[in-house]
Amino acid sequence: MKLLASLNSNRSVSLSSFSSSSSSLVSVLSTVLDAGHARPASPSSGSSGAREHLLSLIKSCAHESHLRQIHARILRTRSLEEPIISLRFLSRAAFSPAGHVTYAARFFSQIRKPSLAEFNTMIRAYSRSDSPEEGLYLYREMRRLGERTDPLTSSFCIKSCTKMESLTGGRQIHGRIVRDGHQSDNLLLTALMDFYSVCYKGEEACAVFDEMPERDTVAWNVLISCYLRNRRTRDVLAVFDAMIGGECGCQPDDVTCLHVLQACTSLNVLEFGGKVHEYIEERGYGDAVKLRNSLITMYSRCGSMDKAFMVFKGMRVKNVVSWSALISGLAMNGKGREAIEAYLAMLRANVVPDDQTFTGVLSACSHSGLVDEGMLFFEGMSKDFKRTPNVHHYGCMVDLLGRAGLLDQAYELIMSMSSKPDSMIWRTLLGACRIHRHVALGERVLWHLTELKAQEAGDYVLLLNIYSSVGDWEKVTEVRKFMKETGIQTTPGCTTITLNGIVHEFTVDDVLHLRQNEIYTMLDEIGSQLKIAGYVPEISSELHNLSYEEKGYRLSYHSEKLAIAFGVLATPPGTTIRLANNLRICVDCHNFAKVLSSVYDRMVIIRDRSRLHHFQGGHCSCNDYW
DNA sequence: ATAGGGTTAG
Repeated sequence: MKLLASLNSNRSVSLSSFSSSSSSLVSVLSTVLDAGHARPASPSSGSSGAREHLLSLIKSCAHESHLRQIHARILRTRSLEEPIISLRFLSRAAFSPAGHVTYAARFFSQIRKPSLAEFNTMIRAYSRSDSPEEGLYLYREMRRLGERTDPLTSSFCIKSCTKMESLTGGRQIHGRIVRDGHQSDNLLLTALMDFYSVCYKGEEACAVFDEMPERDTVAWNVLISCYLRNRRTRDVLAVFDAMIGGECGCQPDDVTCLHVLQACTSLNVLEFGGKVHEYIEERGYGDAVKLRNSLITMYSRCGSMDKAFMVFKGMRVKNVVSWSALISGLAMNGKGREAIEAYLAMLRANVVPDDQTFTGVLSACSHSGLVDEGMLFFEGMSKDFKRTPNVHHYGCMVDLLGRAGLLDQAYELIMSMSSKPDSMIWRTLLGACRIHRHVALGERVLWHLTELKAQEAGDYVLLLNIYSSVGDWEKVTEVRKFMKETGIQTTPGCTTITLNGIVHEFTVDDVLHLRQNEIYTMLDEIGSQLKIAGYVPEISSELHNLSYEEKGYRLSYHSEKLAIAFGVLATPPGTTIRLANNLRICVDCHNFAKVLSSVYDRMVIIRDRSRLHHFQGGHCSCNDYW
């Protein structure tokens, strides 16, 4: 950190570049500036005119070459000690579209005695750059020099810590804030909250929130984003209700809506999402592209593709995100052909696809079994669009090839990846091995997962499923024994169903719900009804068979079944049952929902990790994969 | 004195 040490004047750098890069705006303004500066009469007005010109010159510059030219101009015509000029320059340098932090730093180092404002601007620039730690160094330098700091200085430092996810650094700044007596500054506390939230310290974030003297919309927004990040999605809906109910002393704004829509998406609550949509229209946020895009995602991921499309159609300006949201929405809903149509329409509209567009297109192909098309797009993305495939793209391709039974090809693709394959990719292939009962490859994949030290209970269950599907019961017992001995923890499956804005959460063999007796009675009844209709429980593939043995339950239920039973119980006949599940729905629950949809004449929509399952009249939208 | 702060779509 030698920013303050040097007081050099490297004018030559700036001057030499002046002639080489030409910019009409800059040269015109420079001419005016020189003329104004040179005018002998009334020096005060002339110089203030020149100053205005210089300021507007700074304001209009976006490229580093412009900055250099202006830098030279500043050095030639005025002193660096005129703070407004240097401040504006610093801000511009740091926040121009290109974000020239290094340039700002060089300029900063030439200021002999930076003011508090100049320090702050420089720290702010660092906090948003790729080297936020430099901001903290500068802050320490300030304290070493005995410079005064204000809440702004701290808030930029907090921002740096947030970006670095440095818990200890942030805690230190927090301590300083308290010592400096700045703990009643609302904006500073909001930044601090966000910091704790990003570091997954939800409780500490909430503690800061509780201590805030007053809370504005942004503070509530940060609380909501904290809930989202820390898996308290259900509380997000409650906060939104409280806000529109006037209990928070402030109204939701566009950012609130973005957050709440995200919550609706992950909980699969179409109804609440619609409510947010209405609110958006009421508040006149109709033209906000981010909100529209978020609505497209919410509607499509809640299984309401027609509404998603209506929002899309109604947009005056559509960007890549809008198109990608539509494409991956169609993909999730099993409408692969239409997703490809949308992609082609996007190209016709001269919108350039990016990485996430390709993820959507490729997942559309894999969800709909369009092998040739998928291969074509995969090759095309590097050839025609110069994009290197990332892990997501490879993941889609492995899924596509694997489901189609081209297991060896999928394996080769993984081995050909330039980057190291992650556990997700191997897991995808393992899933395909289960579908196609490929024992040898399944074992090899599990070996790769063990290599990565990333094997989870679910992986062993998949392997177990492969063995049981070929009738190798010895191996099944062996794997079970291994799992039991090593005490591998299973990720608890969790299903939510939301009724009237209240989120009901179920886990395997849940005994926590108020209406548990009713639910279990209902499950028994549903079970016997479905049996008549030809439903056969597929216990061999079930993870909960373990708990069946261990806990001695007569029957063990996945959270999906519990939530479905509750849905049948708590909603009038004919109502669509919407669930969200954190894992991947199993074959048995899938069959269960399928038969139930026809016997009880209910539409059931389940969203799991990767896709949306529409069950209706005994069929599922992704029927062919089970 | 001058400028400057927190949350944000696929």
